[in-house]
Amino acid sequence: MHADRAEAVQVPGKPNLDGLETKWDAAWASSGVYAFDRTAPRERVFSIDTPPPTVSGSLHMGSVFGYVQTDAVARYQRMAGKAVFYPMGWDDNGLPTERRAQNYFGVHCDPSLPYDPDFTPPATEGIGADGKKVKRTEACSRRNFVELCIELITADEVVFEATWRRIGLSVDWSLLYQTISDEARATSQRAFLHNLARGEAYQAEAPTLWDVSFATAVAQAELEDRERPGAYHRLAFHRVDDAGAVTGDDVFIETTRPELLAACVALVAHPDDERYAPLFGTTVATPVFGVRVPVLAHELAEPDKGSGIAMICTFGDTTDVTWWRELELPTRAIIGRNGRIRTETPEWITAAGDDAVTAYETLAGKTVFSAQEQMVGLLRASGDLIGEPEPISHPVKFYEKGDKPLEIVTSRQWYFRNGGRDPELREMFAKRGTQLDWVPDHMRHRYQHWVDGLNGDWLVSRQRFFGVPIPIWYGVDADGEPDHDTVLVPDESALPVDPSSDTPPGYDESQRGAPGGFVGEADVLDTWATSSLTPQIACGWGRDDDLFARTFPMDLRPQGPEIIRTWLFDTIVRAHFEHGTLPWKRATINGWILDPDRKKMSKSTGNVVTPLALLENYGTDAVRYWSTSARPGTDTAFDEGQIKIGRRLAIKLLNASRFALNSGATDPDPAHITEALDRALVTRLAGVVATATAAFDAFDYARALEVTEAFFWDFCNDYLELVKGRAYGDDAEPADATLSARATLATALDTVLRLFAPFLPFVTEEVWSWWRPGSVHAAAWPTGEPPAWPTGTDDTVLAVAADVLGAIRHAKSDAKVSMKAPVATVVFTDSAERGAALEAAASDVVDAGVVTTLVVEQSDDDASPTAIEVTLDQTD
RNA sequence: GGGCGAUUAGCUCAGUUGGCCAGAGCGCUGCCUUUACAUGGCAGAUGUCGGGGGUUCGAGUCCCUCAUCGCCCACCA
Repeated sequence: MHADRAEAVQVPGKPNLDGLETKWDAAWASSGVYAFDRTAPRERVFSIDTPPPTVSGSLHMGSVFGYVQTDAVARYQRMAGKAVFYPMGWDDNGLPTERRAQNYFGVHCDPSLPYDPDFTPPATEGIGADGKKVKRTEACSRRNFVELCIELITADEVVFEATWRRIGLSVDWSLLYQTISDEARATSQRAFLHNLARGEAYQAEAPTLWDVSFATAVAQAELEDRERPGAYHRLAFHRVDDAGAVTGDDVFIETTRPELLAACVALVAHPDDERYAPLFGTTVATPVFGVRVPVLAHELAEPDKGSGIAMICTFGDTTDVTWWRELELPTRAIIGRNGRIRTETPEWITAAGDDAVTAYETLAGKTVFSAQEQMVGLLRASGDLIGEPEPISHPVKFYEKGDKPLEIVTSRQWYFRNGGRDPELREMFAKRGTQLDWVPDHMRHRYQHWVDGLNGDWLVSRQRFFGVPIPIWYGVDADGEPDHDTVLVPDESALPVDPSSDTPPGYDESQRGAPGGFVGEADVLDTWATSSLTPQIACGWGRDDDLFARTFPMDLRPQGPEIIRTWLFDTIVRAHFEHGTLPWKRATINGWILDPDRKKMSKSTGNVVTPLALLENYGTDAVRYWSTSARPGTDTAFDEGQIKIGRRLAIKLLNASRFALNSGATDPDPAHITEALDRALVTRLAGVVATATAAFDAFDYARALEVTEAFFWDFCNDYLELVKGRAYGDDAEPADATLSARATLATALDTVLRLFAPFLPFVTEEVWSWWRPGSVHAAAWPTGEPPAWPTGTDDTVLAVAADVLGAIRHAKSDAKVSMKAPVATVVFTDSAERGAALEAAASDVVDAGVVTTLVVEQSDDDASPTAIEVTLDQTD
């Protein structure tokens, strides 16, 4: 080994993977290899709209899977010369944090309370007057509540960041953002105000899907169906003659929600349904209450469902809403926002007579469940329940985070236009979907399908507390009533604002709620209304114009398939309104992780594998290997075996590198690569580089990994064995052949480390540090193109040499002898070309196979197959 | 009911624009302590490419159809 290089090369005696994560994470943090170059012009920037994970303190397998795949792409882009803008964000705005703060501090928010700067949360448990332990919870203002939420998550986020650093993401942690930060709230409010000014945000009094336990409105995108038991109840409605008297003829309907009978506004059947055609336009009386309702026709009524005629209530389901709107029916709501039957008797019941009032009063204040029992009792008593309820199982709409079925209530809410009520706008958003590059391409159908199925605008107001406040106030009229048509807006320079504690321009706090004064909007924005602005938040829109110009529209949005309808679509909506562009060029959609039974891993099914133990046991690189083995967008079964393979690969990399470097392979100078076998190896490597590069350019990191890995194992098994002897040359005066082997080993090692760097950042960096300057992650992606490497050869020499070596091993394996066992003769019969190729590597083959005599014969016929006869030396 | 995807060795998966005997790894079997690695190495066996049609000289690959699984959507009285 050259003395001048011996100092530069420091190979540990027995390298291992332990501790590499801690060592290199700290080194990268201090050296700033992943820092974004703010001077880079837009065309050299690659910007990534990272999904901000919900801060929970724990890490899920699915997160590791998706983020690592994106990180591999980010690392490739960086090595390929891009200034990678790769921020991380924490999604700490919203319901999960709100719930945790309530439990942790024992508080709940009352937005009507004034801010108390000295507020301290109560002890969460105390001793009550009766001497028993009680859970304490105390009300506080919204601003106090938000302060407590922020206090809680700030502590959590320190731990969370440490956890995330373990998976080796090459994010620039200095760009970390929080969706509840002042900057994010200001961005969200600014965008809202712009939407308001342009008419893209509006308020409306409308039937709204309502979660009774959270007491908040929910949007179409947050719904999910759950199969629930129910029962068909067959009810008799009574026909009424022109004079208004009950005739004795009955009409039978079937319903799963008899408790809504008091909210019935009409019956409806299909216009072509001959059974009911004579009834259209007539009036019937509801059972028990005797409320007069019309019988109407509408094509949404399905003749073969139930009895073919349905009662319309305000509101039992979304079909009722459609009928109510299209048939211009009155609103007769009986369910309050608390999910109970309204206590005051409605006027249409009062108008129906004393019996109706008496009946209603037995329902008033009951929950939906008890009201149903009571109503069934009433119907049974009046003889209007026909037969017994028939149990069924049917899908019921739920808020995805809720545990009670949704009700539909009428309320004043804020909406963003999204094409759900405007065919032209819908067409525009469909077009945006076609302009986006999708990886994999078929994911575009999911977007298209969602846009096609939109049936209303985006409901963005939420009756929650920890979120971005809707930044407006309403005027209060002379009678002290809020006038929702008088909307007061803040100055943009004042953002973020909280209307419950800040005042609108031109007013002071004494005017809050006073006649002629103002009242703050109590609602907050849906978390998606803020998350849909992650490109604007991360890129510094309205805050740092220079940064924004260098990074927006972004290059990449990586995310899961389940939030195409929410995060992806909503982000496109906001960017379209605000900037008239797509928010990014391309979206990569990752697949699911399935458990071995092919079920999606999720918390609710309890089949989650926690990644932390895997990271501990096998090392981060091993887990990353498994994650990046999965094709983009492809669901993958969790397979611990694959992680073990990753660990083996990382260890192999350590050992092969150690061997190559200890053989003197430190100078990759291509001028020394003169031997045919070596040139063949380099030629093959150039092919691998080309394939891996093309794969990465198509965002197919898995293929890049696959070809690199295949090359590396062949390299270890064949090439390394073949050149072992030659590389161990005389160090004082190395022969050209020795120099050639060493230069080739160095070239291959140098290149393989770069090729693996996006996947196995820790072990590649470790090996790189033994002999190369700087960080492998700041090194250039290999090109493998002339003039750097020798050309004019193909890899036939390597292929033939590997074939012969394989045949020799085969013979030894069959004979059950050591691979060190000597071989008397090898007779190789093949074409002239392959024969010549073997001759060129003859000494290496003879050396590696311990062969005494190697004979090369030319076959008569070029088409005849290769024949390799191996005769073992029997003397010992 | 609609849309999208999947179905290849016991298991997990590759198979790029249709082209010679269909591949990898794991697992399995046998052998080898070989001075980079026993956290190893070498070798071996294993497939009606979900079923059925069709196009083609030729189909795992293209078309039709059926089945199963998964995800998403739907106005679920």
